[in-house]
Amino acid sequence: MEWDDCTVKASTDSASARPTIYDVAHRAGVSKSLVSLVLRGSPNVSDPRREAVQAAIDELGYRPSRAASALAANRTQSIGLLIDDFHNPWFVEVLRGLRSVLDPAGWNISVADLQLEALSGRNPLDGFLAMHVDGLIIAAEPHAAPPLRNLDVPFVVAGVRELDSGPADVVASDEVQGAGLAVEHLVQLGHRRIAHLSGTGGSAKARLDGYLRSVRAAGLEPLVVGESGDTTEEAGYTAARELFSGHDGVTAVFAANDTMALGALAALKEHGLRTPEDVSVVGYDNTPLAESRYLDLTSIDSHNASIGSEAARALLGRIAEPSAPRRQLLLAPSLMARGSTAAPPS
Amino acid sequence: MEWDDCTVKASTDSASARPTIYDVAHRAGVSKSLVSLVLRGSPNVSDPRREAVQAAIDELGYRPSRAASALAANRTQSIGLLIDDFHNPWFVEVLRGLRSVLDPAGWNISVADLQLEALSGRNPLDGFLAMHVDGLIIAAEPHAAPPLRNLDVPFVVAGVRELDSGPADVVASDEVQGAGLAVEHLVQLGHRRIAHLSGTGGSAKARLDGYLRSVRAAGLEPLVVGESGDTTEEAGYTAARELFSGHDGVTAVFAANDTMALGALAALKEHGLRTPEDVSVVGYDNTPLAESRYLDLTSIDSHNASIGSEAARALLGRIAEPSAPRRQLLLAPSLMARGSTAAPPS
DNA sequence: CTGAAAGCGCTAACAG
DNA sequence: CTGTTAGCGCTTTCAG
Repeated sequence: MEWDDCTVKASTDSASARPTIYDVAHRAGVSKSLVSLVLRGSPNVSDPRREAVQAAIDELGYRPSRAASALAANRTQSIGLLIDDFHNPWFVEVLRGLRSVLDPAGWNISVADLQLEALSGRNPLDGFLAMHVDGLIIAAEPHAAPPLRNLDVPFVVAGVRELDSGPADVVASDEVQGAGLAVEHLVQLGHRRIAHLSGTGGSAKARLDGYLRSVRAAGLEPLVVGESGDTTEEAGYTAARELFSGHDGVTAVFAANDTMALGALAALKEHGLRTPEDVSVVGYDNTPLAESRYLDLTSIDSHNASIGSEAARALLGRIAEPSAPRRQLLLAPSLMARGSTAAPPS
Repeated sequence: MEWDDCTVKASTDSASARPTIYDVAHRAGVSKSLVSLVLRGSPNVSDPRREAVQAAIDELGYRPSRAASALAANRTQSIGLLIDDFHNPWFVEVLRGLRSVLDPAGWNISVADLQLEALSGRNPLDGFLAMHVDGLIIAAEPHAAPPLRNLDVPFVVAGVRELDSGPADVVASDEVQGAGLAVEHLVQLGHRRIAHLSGTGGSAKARLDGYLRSVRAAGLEPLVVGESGDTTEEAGYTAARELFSGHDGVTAVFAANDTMALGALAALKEHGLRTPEDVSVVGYDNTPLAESRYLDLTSIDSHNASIGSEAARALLGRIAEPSAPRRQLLLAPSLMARGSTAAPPS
């Protein structure tokens, strides 16, 4: 992609002072108020005037000052996105979804992650509150996030279901259903001994629920390991190793996420078991990891971009109507079948 | 980690209006200017006064308005970080490094990625310029970034060497040296036929240079594939497949990055070759991928956190002294030896 | 539809 | 060391 200079409008020949709304008005031969109206796309401006103003804006390379408009309007037209960890790339799609609805409306998004924020020792929302965001998207496990109870800025929780805290707008994936998809896929392939690698946290819990429900619905015996551990690769490795040391006859493993599935793959390799010939493996989240040709991991996709766009719409709605009733939206996930699953050995 | 309410200071019982510097001054029995001085940590304030002001700030839950101070001071105390792609996690360590020096000084950092920014069709720096950042860290390949030539805001290029464009402050890793470490590691293990998976882009080029230099220094014959392709997993796969279909006798592969190395692993697996017994593989970047127990990939670490902190210092320096001579800083990388490398088959 | 006037909350000279 | 005085660039009534 090529970026030409027209939009950057670097240091002009004249003095370095950035043009103000005043300069634009002067050049267009109108008053500052009119420029302000054009900027905000008011319909009450005649076409010739509008064009004159736009021309002046372009010629001057005018760029409205966010600071000034925030101060005057008492709103920043910006929202904050709080995520768990920049290393966990699920937020990228969420952000893309957010932007697809927020960008056209002229909103600014800033992102903070709990891991990095924790270094500073401040409340992770401090930065957002200092910059006076008009709204917040919380895309982190509520238990890890700061208390949201009596926050006076509109917010919506995205991606994770707020299990414990007070009522909030929530846009999330139906993870119980997603886990069901994984189990049903394995059942249809002919597996009868399907183990689940679980862990702590709201998502893991929902996925466990879905696993239990579907396994029982299929008339099978559940087998869960690692329920009280992390959801890291290491935890997946440990849990899977335990699985294949003790319980025999397991032909399929459903991991609470792709990272744990990676750990399971390591354990299988160590035990001399092949994937998918000996043991099928299913992950969750459909990360780039799963898509990788080397891993080629069957996984569940939560459609994070949709979660983002719906969350944006929900937030805009709440900002416009702070007292509207809370809404919770659950989106249906889908299965991405890949090479890590196959029929069990006969 | 527990966040208590003290810093959030949600809607107080009184009216919802946020306290201003004026309220603080009134409560502390001083003038607004004094409060402003305390805020900025001026030494010219008597201790009792300072404490009174601080107490008022705490009691009121006062939080200075960034918009107002930006407007009045004509600087935002914020810098922008431009990265290639949120999916490429190398920026996380850079950001950590940046924050380690910028946070204590009260700076705000906002991050934008070229991929997402491209969706909007705007110049990726537009958002930063609109919010009037005081400085910019460019952590993206210069050819992909918008033109920096006559940008009137101080910036430093981090992580990649600006090969083509004008003079700029640069803080980067010595990738030529890093590639040398990889090759020397393989040579010491006894490898004689060491192939390199390359690709386009400044980093890939530097790594290729380092490879060529070291291979020749060891008296070996260079063997490079994929030089004009991507640096993706798919490209690594294709290049490695070509390698093991045609050229025989290759016992070690040095990929331009970990992702390409992953592609190489897929190709090796397909050819029935084991890692490291038959073929050793070295990546670059020391991503979480490489650390993974399943992949356990020997890789080169660029010490990105140091790049971040040095870049921050460089930027602060340039902001303070815009006409200082340009400086380029190259940091030494190191080798992370793991299980994907071993002596060649005898 | 358009122009004038009054700040938003803070900083940065100054003069006390 | 402290208080006063002007704005920063924009939005928003409110009259023309």
